Amino acid sequence: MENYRSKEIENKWQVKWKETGLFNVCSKEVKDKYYCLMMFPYPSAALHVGHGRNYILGDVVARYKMMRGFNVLSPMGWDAFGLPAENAAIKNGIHPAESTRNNISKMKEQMDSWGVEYDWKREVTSCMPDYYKWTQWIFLKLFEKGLAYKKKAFVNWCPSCSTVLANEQVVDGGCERCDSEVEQKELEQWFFRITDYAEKLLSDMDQLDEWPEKVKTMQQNWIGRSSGVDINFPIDGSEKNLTCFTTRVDTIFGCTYMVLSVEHPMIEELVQNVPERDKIMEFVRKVRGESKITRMKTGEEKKGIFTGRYVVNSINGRKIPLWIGDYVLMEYGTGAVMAVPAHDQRDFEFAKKYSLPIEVVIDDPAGHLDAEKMTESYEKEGVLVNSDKFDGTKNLSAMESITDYMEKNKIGTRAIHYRLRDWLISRQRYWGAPIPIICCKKCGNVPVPEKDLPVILPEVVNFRPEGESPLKNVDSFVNVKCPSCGDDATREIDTMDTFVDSSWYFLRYISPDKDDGPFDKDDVNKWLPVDQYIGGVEHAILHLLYSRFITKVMYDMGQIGFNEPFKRLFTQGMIVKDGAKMSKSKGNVVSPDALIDKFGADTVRLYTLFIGPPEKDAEWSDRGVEGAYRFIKRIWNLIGMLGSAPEVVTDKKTQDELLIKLHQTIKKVTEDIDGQFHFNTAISAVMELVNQIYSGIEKNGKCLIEKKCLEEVLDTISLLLAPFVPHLAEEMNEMSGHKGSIFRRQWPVYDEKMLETDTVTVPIQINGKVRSTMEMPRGLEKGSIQELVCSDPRIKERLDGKKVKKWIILPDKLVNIVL
RNA sequence: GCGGAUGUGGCGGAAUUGGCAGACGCGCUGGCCUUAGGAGCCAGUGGUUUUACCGUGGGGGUUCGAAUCCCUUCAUCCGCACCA
Repeated sequence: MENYRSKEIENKWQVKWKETGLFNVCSKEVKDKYYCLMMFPYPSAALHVGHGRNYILGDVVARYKMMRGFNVLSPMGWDAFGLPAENAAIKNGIHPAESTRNNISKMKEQMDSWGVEYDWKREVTSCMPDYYKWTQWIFLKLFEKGLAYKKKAFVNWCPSCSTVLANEQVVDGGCERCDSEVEQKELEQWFFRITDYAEKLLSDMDQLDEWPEKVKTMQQNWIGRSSGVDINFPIDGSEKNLTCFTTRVDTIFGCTYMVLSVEHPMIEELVQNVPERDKIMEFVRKVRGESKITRMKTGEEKKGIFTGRYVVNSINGRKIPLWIGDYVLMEYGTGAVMAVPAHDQRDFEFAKKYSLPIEVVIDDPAGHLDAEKMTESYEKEGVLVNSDKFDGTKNLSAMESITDYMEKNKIGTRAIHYRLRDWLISRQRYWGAPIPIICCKKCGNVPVPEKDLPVILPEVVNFRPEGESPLKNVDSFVNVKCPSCGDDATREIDTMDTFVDSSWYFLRYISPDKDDGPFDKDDVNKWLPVDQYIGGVEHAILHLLYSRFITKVMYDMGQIGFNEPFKRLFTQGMIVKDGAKMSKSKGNVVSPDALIDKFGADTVRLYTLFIGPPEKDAEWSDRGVEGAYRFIKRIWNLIGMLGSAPEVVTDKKTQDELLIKLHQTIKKVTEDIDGQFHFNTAISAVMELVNQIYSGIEKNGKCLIEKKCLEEVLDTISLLLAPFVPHLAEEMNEMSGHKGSIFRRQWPVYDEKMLETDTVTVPIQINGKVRSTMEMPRGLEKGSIQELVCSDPRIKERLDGKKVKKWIILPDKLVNIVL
């Protein structure tokens, strides 16, 4: 028997899998289909073992499902547009297309070296015209439905990336990519009307019962639905109204002033004849110019200014002052809030600072509230006071009656507002899919006709960003005729957010070569939704929300027959080193290449899976890898023992026990994989089995187990480990005389009858503490058990002269004697 | 502030329908084999004042019995954050 040579074995099988097309599936064969999908990566130069975890997990699932008889689709592609390639290009002069191509081939090599296989015939690359043609097509479809629109708005601007960002891409007021402080800029930009789908995105989450709660909660919070009332406040000395949204209509009688956001569109009109006008506009301009970080600093004192105008609180006819404040958000609600200082802490602080009136309208049941003496707002429940005919009602029940009253008297209407805002998809950068719009002076924004797609991204030489898209300077790109009137026109020069590219790629895998449509409808309807989606939790909001949105739009347009793209979602944890995320700058990156070279891909895979529950973060340990290597060699040496025919002295008991263990292991491994991907415990179960084999082989080479039995056990082990260590399993499979791939064999099934021994070892407790264990026949009745236990000398001794209060007997499980 | 998660040996982690805490692996100790071992095999390995007691972040409770259930508290991590 030769030593274990990982390289030879692994190269051999990696080639074979490709030659035989193990992972290739035909879209038309949908019987027992299983769509296993990993989030497609951005092509970066070198992968580390943390990235590997994602691909290995998916590969395990795909291979396991194959052995369960499923027709498994496991594709891979590249989220290939985006900033890093472009930034690198600016730095080193290599065109993004070229560096992307290079990175893709490097990554493919790495995936191959891990033994991670895909149906490469379906590879999609989002920066290729045959792909982005259909990204542009999706844009056009949204435009047709009025779901893509251009508007001037205050948007998040990253000065370092020199582009706008979606709200989802702003983290703690900074750019998610480069951390620079995000500025507010008023620009005309393209948006997707995702807010139209807020309700569906929220309510359809009840279909997602196989998604992690955490991800669903994050999406719920992001969508942020709240229901309340839009209240109209007539402006004093004007015909117009201002509308406020509130979730606390019960406090309306305590509203003593109103505050507008500095971005509120009516400000200029309101203050035009006010003497303090210049001062007010100065304040507005100043706050508008502040960055999100400055404005969002909680704990920072709120700033405001009186407009000199008043509005009327229609419920009691009272005139209240109208203010402008830096803490009111234009994007949420109506950009105007009614202030109830007695019952809202923010309003309370603002009122104190600017000496605005405070009026109590909910009294504390624990003691009368006095507005003069309050040091903070009262936000708990209570009974309404100073609220006219609603006095004496509990505040919560008053909400309904006040709302009814308002609707009846046309003061306000029930309303639902969302935190979610429309998805800003334009980017002022080069390396993305051009937005397929032509701007005509006469016709406005004209969509590029479908037959003219794709709008090819030109090979620009200078893509250094200068505040506008680099495409601006490419005359041949910009100058076109209007498709509508034929006059001279210009192309939209912005490109699309890369999250648009990734919001539909899972559809393209089904028909990657189709050139007369984005996908084959019938096939897509048969293969989707995705049965298992695997990726990092960092996409909990962005990518997963956008993909759900695009899926719903396609569904409503009749393009597809399902309204949720991913049936089951698994978010894997990060692998950290020295307690920190692996990164070049920290110098704690663990490269798989050297490890695979030394120990082999199977070892790296096994260790990666053994490191801990895959949904949790884990600390990488090079020592641990050696342990995995040792285990593989232990198995390899067992195969050697079969060949070298050790002297066999069959011991029936040892052999029976081994077979029982074998079937218990099949059960455990199957359940661990099927359920929550507990690969770590599945592997430890096989380790236990292997240990038991070793203990059945005597040191001097004599074996207590028959060769035939050993062969059977080893064959089953190769099947059980096949998803984890596919190369070794294939080799074992071939050595034992099987023809063809092990992945075309059936997953082992356990025999229910083989799971149980005839006798059981039962712990005997006295007052809940284990004092002895006894072996007894399985299924013994309580009476006999008690008798048997009393005969145990160790127990007898302890019970001597004492009175037993109670016997707790769980047959086959446990005995507890209470004294 | 709100929401969510986690807390178990020297380390990664098992055990979650309440029922032998520490499976499995790493590390460590000892032994065998060896010219040698950073190879392999075997044995041991939670702590202590070891007939026994104590032990799952801390404190209380329910129970014959709690890592697991309840209350309370602390710590760490993640998400959202002036959302009206």
